[in-house]
This record gives sequence, structure tokens and C-alpha cells, in this order.
Amino acid sequence: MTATLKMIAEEAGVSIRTVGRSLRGDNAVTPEVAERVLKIARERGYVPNAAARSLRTNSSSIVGIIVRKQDPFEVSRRCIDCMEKHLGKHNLHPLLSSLPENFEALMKLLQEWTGLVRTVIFAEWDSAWQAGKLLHLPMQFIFFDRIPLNPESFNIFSIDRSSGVSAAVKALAAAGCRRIAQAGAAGTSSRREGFEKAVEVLAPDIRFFRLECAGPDMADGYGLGPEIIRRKIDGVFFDTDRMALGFYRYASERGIRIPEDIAVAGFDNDTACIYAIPALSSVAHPHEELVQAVVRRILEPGGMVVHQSFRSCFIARESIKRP
Amino acid sequence: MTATLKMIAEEAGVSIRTVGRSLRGDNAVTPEVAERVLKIARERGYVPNAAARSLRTNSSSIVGIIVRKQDPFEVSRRCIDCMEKHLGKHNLHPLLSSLPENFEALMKLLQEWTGLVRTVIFAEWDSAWQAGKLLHLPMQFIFFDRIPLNPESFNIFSIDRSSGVSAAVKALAAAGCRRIAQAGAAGTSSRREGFEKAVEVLAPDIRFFRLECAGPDMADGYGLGPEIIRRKIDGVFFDTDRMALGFYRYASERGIRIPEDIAVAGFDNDTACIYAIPALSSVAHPHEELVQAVVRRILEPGGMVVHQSFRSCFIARESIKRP
DNA sequence: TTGAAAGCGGTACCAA
DNA sequence: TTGGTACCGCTTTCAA
Repeated sequence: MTATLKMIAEEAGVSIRTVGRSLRGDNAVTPEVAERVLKIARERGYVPNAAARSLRTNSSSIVGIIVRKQDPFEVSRRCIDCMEKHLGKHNLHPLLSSLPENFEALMKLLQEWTGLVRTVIFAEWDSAWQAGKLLHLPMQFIFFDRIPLNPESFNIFSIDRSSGVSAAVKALAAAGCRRIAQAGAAGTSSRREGFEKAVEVLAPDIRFFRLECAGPDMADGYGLGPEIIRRKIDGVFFDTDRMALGFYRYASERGIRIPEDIAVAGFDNDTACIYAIPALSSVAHPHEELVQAVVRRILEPGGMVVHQSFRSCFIARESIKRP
Repeated sequence: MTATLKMIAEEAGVSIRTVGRSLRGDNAVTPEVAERVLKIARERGYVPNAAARSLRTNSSSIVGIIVRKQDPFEVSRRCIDCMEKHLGKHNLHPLLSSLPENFEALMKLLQEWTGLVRTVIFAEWDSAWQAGKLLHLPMQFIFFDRIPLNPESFNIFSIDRSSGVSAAVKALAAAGCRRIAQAGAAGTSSRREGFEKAVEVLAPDIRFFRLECAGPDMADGYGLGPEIIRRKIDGVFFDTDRMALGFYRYASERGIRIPEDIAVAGFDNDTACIYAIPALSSVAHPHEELVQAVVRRILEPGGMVVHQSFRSCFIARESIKRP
């Protein structure tokens, strides 16, 4: 039988109120009484019921995080780790869940959280959904590197991928590449934007290519191998590290040397970048800054809606020759 | 202002009880009344308060999972993904947190969860701690691949690492290796046990070695390179994939061919195993079976304490020649 | 078919 | 310094 304030009060022969005061060390209690109460509480193994407290105080220390379903990307998991670390510093507890199949299921999930969760962070979102319907739910919402249909109503913290991609392409050029390609699935527009931004400012004797494939995986990078060779590309930026590592395998099979024959850069800065031979240059996400800003916003939810963007950062490794 | 049953009852001019009945589709309500109530509830965006329900019904759909602090192991994160997937099937929501520094902090954390969380899964644990003190907390406890001091009081689901290691070593022998080593940090006894089990049954003309290093990381595997060469090892099992990939780098630098000169196997079946060239053979954890058993136990907590163990499984890839 | 009311376990106001 | 008590929102029993 779990101990409650009432049980302790009865056993100690005092009121509930006095028990409460004693437990929180309020000094408006006679020391002997407080001591007796504390002793009983300890013996009975009293722990306060968080549900009851949440109900009464209308507050909570739990932060829900919505992530991608069975997320295959290492980078997202690292990001969640980072989030947990920073929330923990402020005694906030993350409640993870994956984004449900449809909007109705999401609403059902959020209803399950009503009264338990103070903030919900969307680290995944379906851009077709009507986020406006969230607004009557009694919790704070934050979009984490995702943008809903009606952004003016929500706090949004996002990653500027373009800046890192731009830096990567410039590094390829600086390393002497003269036929540079960007390779990725159609629709990843922020990377494309960074690529084009770099193209504008680079020397006019460099030729640029855009290579498209079906997905973001190792097999897709591998599959682009023949086209990269055919077009005599000497520097290639892949939209994901996994694609880049897929190309590594192709290069290895054909005796193509990296970076001597072709310089390579990826995106996400997966752990595998360092394992790879040669170590893969990549663009890192600004997780720390992003998460810190989010946690600040959770602790101080008042005022206007906040929109903030954070720059990604290129990390040069062996896969690009030093200029 | 968040809608409550009371508000809806007042607006509809009926009692709280009737509102409750209407909302859950109880047919003991006059259709017109039910319709009026539902309309108001929809307009007001009513959602039930989970904290209040938990308090009243003394039940919850939230399962806490304690994981390693800033876990560097990909395999643990995959395991958590798997857990979330299976919990979700039964409308249970995982609440993740990392294992606090000390036992007092853990107790504080669990107190924060009292009344909100029905089960706590320890996917990380400090074996020196007195788990017995958990027993008076009003929740179910499950140890996930961890063993507390007083195992007789707790549900324990664990991984039999020994079987997979044994299979790996036998595969090395079958591929023609005659000087086989196990490499790892001191104290990883379950892997050692599997190694020794294989040694017992293998041909007497095979020589076995045990190589020790400081940690489980890439650098440790790399650092063992010289000793592996000096001892003329032709088949090596590393306690982690990361160590194996560290050795890959050493081999690449020295022109040592894998698997022609030395066959290699790892443990954990990280994603990097497939990226690696040649693809790294490894031992996979029995996540699915383990997690399914845990979820069954959460749904049916009654009866005696359960202890179950699940066999790990060796996956042969390019890093070991086919016999 | 409907409603009044008693809790679940804390918190906090007000009065003694 | 202490106690009585209302209340957070929901569930459920019992009576009307």
C-alpha cells in the first residue's frame, strides 16, 4: 500500500497540512512534530504523487518530443540525446514519441498527454497538416527544424543547412576541383540553395552539375557512381553522409582514389565519417545552440512567438585535399 | 481557457455525469442531449485531462525507460527505437531518461514519476546500487539486460552474448583461421565466456589468444594493430564493432588485406558494419524478441518475478572468407 | 435516463 | 504554530 499524506497524518495524529509543511521543511512547525512526521514518512516510504500535484498546480516537468518513426538517421538520434541532456539540467524530463500516421492519431496522442506535459517539441512534422488545430490544446508547442503551414502562430527553431553546404562547395573549389557536383534526392531544396549560393561567388572556370537520385541512402550514392565518372566530376557534395559512403564503396571497387581523383563531402556528420577511410568531410548540424535556445524558450514561454535559425558548419577531413 | 467536463455541463444545462456518458458514446443518453453535448465539446475543443484521469483511476499509459547517459553506442539507441515501436502498438508511451549520477538522484527522479508512470525499465543500472529500495515505489520495475544486486525480487530480461561470440569464433575457424584472437577491454566477461566455449570444441591445432586494451573504441582497436601482427594472428574477434573498424584503419595503412590476410568479426552489428569495406561480420543483439517479452510483461504484470535470457546471433559478411 | 456526490492525493487559503 | 476545507478534473457509485 502506497503511503499518502492522509495516512501519515493519521498515524502521526496531526493534520494533513502539518504533514505537508513538515515534509517541505517549512519552519512553521514544532521541531518534535516535524521529526515524528518525517520519521513515519521515511518508514512508510512516502513519495508524493506527481499526477495529483500536476492536477492541482496545473504544472509539470515533462516535455514531449515528437520524432520520426523508426528514424534511420543517426543525426536525429544524436540530436535527441543533446536535447535530453539540456532538459535534464533544468529538471525537465523528455517524453519521446514518434509522429503518428495521421493527424487524428496525433491529436489522440496529445490528448493522452494533456495535463502531464507542459511543452511538445515537434522534431518531426507533416507539412500538410493543419497545425492551427493544436492551438486549443493546453500546452506549449515548439517546432524544431520543421515548419508548419501557419508559422506565424508557433515557436520555430530551425537549421540553416544552406550555409554549411555553401562552405563545403567552396572547400571543394579551394582544393582545386574544377567540375563540382551536388548529388541528392529531388526536393532537398535547402542544400540546393546552399550549392547555388556557392556557385554564384566561385571562379567562372568551374563547372557545376546537379545529380539526382531516388533516396538518401548508401545505395543511392553507390548508384550515382557511373554518372559521376562519365561526367568527369572531380569534386562531389552528397546530400547525406550515407550517400557519400555508398560512393566510397563504388570508388573502392573501381580503383578510384579519394581525394586524389575525386574529392568528396557529405552532410550530417555521422559517426561513420570518422570511421571511413579516408575520413569523410561533412556538414555538422548546430545541435547545441539550437537545443539551448529551445530549452530557454520552454523555461520562459511568455511573450511573442519566436522564430530563430542556426547556421550549420562544414568540417574538413581527409576526403578533401588541403589546398 | 481549457474546456472541462464541468464547463461543458453548465453550457449544455446537464450534469457532469451526462457529459461524461455522451463523450464516451454510452447509449444510455437521449440522442438529442448527447448531440448537443458533443457539439459543445467539439466547439470548445474539449480534451480530457490525463493527470486527473491517472489520479482517479490509479493507472497510466506511460512507461519510463532509463538509459545510459549520453550513450555513445548506436546499438543502445536502436534498442530504444525498437522498444518505442512495440510499446506504441499497445498504446503505451515511453518516457526516456538517463541514469542519474547517484542513487539519491535516481530516487528523486522516480518520485517525479510517481502516479504518472506505470512501469520503469532499466536499460542501464549501476550494479552497486541497492535495488531493493525501489520496491516500495508504486510502479513495476523491469531490468533490461542489466542485473541488480538482489535479482530474486525483479523481472530481468537479458542478452546471452556468449552464444553469438561462440558462433563468430567458430566461423573464423571454419574460414581457415589457425591463430585466432579475442580482443577487448578487461572485464567484458560474457564475450570471454563465449570465446572460451568455442575454444573447447574447436580443433586442437588452432591456437587462441586473448588481447587486452583500455576501452571499447576505435582508437583501442587501432592500437592493437601491432600486437595482432606480431603474434601472426589470422582471425580476430573484437568485443565491439568500433574496435574492429579501428583495426580496419590500421590494416589499410599497413597494406594488410581483410579477409585474405586477417579475418575480422565485431560485436553489436552497428550500421557502420555494412558501410565498411569489406563489410564487417558482427554479432547482432536479439532486440526484437527481448523487447516483445518485456512488453508482454508490462501488459500482464501479475504473478511471479520473471527471468529470461535471449541468444545473440552471428552475421557473416565479407570480412570473413566463406569456407 | 439523469443527477448528486464521494473520492483520487496534493496544495493553499483562511481561520483559530 | 496548527487545522479545516475547498479545489484541480475526472470516474463511478448510488439514488432518483
